Amino acid sequence: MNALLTTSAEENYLKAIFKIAEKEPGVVLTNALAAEMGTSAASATDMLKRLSDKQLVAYEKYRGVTLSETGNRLATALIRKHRLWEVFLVDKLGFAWDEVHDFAEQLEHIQGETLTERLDNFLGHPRFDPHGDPIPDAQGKWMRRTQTRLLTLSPGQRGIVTGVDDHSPTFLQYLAELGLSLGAELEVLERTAYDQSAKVRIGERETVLSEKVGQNLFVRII
Amino acid sequence: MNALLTTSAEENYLKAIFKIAEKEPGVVLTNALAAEMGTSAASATDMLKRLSDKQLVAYEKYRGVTLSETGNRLATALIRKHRLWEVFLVDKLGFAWDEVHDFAEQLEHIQGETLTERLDNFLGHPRFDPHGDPIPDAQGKWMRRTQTRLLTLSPGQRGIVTGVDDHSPTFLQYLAELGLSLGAELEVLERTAYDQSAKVRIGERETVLSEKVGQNLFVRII
DNA sequence: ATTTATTTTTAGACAAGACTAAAATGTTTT
DNA sequence: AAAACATTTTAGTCTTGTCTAAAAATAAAT
Ligand SMILES: [Mn+2]
Ligand SMILES: [Mn+2]
Ligand SMILES: [Mn+2]
Ligand SMILES: [Mn+2]
Repeated sequence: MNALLTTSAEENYLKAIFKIAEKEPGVVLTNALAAEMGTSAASATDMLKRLSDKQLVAYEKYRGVTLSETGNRLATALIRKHRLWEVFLVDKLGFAWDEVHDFAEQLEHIQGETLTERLDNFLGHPRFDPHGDPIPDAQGKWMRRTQTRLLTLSPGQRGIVTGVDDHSPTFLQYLAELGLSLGAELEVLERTAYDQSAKVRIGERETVLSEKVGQNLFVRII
Repeated sequence: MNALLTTSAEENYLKAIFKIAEKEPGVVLTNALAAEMGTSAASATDMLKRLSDKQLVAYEKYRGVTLSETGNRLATALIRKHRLWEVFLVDKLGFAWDEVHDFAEQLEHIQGETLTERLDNFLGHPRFDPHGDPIPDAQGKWMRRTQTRLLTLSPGQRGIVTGVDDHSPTFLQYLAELGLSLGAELEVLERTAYDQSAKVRIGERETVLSEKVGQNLFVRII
């Protein structure tokens, strides 16, 4: 169909816009974009003009930006590639879930439709990445799913770990040490009203998890 | 140890210098480098200055260039990565040997020592890529091997296909159609003095191969 | 040993992507 | 409604990597 040449930088910005709009639906502001990208607001403005020229975003000065249909398609494809590569790194190469993001950040920019689809096939068409995030299919369709923050569980309720909201290596490593990988089961035993910390049972072990952990850990209630 | 930041462009030039010097040992001239890279001589000169500043090459104006110890190490590591990824693409993703070069050209630039070594491990430490080219080990050591061009075989001699000198998709596809993949056995039945073409037997089939094919196909005599 | 031809380098331009500092616009407060 | 504050854009600069055209150096030919 059309070639649609995009640079890695453009792709990263598109993905950043997508991610911000995912959390906070609506228009994305320049400062938020610059913060997400770790660049200056001036650089973000420069890029927004470029993306607007290429019709990848709808951008109005001082008002903010949204992805165009094409921009959304590209961002989705990029996320698909990122997450498929993460699955590869964990499932096939044996990396831990806290080690793969930076590699995937590079691998997501490898060009070639057929590569992505063959990789997807090789991996058995996974629908979630190692952090529990959904992988859109080749048509860009997303899998919808009900997740609850651990924080909302009351004593007596049990859940299966389905994802994280904080992807930082330190958090991921901490969870791994606690035995809280994807699919792990846990039960809330007590909740302290004062600081929202919770005593939980993970297998045989009992631990106290802070509000911060409760906020950043997603479970499916069982 | 040391970080040694290099861009993809620098890496590609280093690899090009390595490849030219591999065929034609000695100093590499600017025009040859530009031709290999598909750029102008002016661009090659610019890059040579940059590589020289970074101590990756020994460069003397108008005289030519050679890789430094560090430059050689980087070029070798790049070739290692390129060929490991090619093995991955063929062995794991099921691509044909004529389809993988462009992908590997991108994948070779993915940064991260551990990734390369885990990939190598996942692939079972292959010593040759899908085209029969040797893969240097993690220390940069090359496997030496005796190969003969099919052209030098006399009638009655048999050989096993071990590699190609021409890596173009058209040649690789042609070989595949003939059943001449790596490891295939063939026997030279006749050779025409006039044009050096050869009648060969491949399994049950008999075919005539031109001098050009004889020149570009490597075998191990058995 | 000049002239001629080839190779290589320099000079000047350009695009992408980043920066800082200053100007402009938008939003809140008083 | 002004003033103060926050956000965003513009202006000017830098680096990388490319180009073309012109100048300089080297090599070949007469
Ligand atoms: Mn990730
Ligand atoms: Mn990226
Ligand atoms: Mn390359
Ligand atoms: Mn190869």
